[in-house]
Amino acid sequence: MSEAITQSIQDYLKHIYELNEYGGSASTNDLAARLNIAPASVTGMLQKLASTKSPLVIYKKHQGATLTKNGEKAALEVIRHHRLLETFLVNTLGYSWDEVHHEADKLEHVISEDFEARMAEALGHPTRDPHGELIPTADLTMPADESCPLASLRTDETATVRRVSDDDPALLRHLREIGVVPEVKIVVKNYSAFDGNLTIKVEGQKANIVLGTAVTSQVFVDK
Amino acid sequence: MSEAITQSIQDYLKHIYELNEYGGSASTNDLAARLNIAPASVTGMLQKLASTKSPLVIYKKHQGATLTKNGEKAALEVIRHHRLLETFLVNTLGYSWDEVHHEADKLEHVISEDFEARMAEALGHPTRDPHGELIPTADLTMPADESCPLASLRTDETATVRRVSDDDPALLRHLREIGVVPEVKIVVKNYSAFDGNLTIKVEGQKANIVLGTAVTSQVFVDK
DNA sequence: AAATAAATTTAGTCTCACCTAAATTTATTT
DNA sequence: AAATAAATTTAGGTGAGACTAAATTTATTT
Ligand SMILES: [Mn+2]
Ligand SMILES: [Mn+2]
Ligand SMILES: [Mn+2]
Ligand SMILES: [Mn+2]
Repeated sequence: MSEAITQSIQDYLKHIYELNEYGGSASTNDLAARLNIAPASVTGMLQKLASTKSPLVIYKKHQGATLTKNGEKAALEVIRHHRLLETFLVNTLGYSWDEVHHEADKLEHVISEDFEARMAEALGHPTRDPHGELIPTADLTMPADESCPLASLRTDETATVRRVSDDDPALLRHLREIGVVPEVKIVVKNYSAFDGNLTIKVEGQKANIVLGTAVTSQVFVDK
Repeated sequence: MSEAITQSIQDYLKHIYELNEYGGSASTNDLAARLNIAPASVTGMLQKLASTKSPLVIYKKHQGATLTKNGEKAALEVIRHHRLLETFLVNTLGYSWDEVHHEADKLEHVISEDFEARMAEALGHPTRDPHGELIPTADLTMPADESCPLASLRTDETATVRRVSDDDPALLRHLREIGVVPEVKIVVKNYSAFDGNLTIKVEGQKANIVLGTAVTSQVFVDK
């Protein structure tokens, strides 16, 4: 009778995983912000998750949270569900890429392993979701990602868009509009040291476009 | 800020609706059995559901529960989700008809109205699910059903299978095996007054088969 | 019409996952 | 090194939705 991994816990694990990808451990406040939960509540949950026989989380007071091997597997399971669902919604039900995140956020906790397998099969075992994000494999390994923020490019550099953040529908609609989507090639025409603005030429688009850091920090490219 | 219709409440409403279809009001014990919840807990929930400003349920002590107009709409919403999902899982993801009920029972509470609409569209607005059960319309009306239990037929009567109960996977596999599926024609060869057994000939099958009431009470036909 | 059985309700608890307010600890300035 | 600010934890609740045990009401027998 190992502790059940509730929907709530799945959300904690998923967000701890994503925060861990950036800097080291996930802080109470960052988690609280992402989960839309009071920091005090996060502390409570982290204490609980770290104090079972085989814990999902490693947590030391004032030092944030990290995942154990088990916790990471559970997180990758949820992330695989999420990204396969997004792909399925776009490919099979005709959703646009700005509509799928919210729906996937609910469904990811509810589908069976059978449903996951059938989706993967029907989609031809995709490796990336509609936003270019990598889909963990069926055995729960996260493929390596080499991409870097568009914001880190400078004048005359050339790159291929690999993925974009998927949680802001307005941003996604804008990116679609200007043609900044995965696999598209771009060239940086100018970098402004003041505001961090990048002027870029997007493959297949006539005019150059100027993007602020609010955009360029959310788009990831391979040089 | 009208009271939220939680997943729990949706399940209560769905089962009250289904029990109301048979006899009059849904008893505490019947609901408890269907929901796998202690009778005392059901009493508590019914009291709560019946005591809001615009209640979903009509409940009088010791007399079971009935749905209000609002309660019925909410129930039909869930049932529409359930049956569209079952159809979708079979038609689009290749599930067999004995596997879908459990999956749909979880998904029905989670999908959006947009998801519902896209499924209906993709499926060509079906009127029945894989078990032949009627799908409530988009404006939440339940079409009339004329079918009667196979158990009520007698020797020499002829009928068309319309629908079968969908909650017992073993029964569904057996029915598939013997060819008793929606739209198939059957003839009653013999009725045994003792045990209620029916001997029937199924269209397209070589040999006659004998069915007990455990089966014939779960299969519904049009004469 | 009692007696018994079955169904239902009441009363009192429990767990989960949140919350707010106050205290504490750590980090950043001056 | 204080002082201040920010992050985090502790303490004490809450509400939803379940449970068990006991009391009550209704239904069925004899
Ligand atoms: Mn997403
Ligand atoms: Mn995505
Ligand atoms: Mn079903
Ligand atoms: Mn069905």
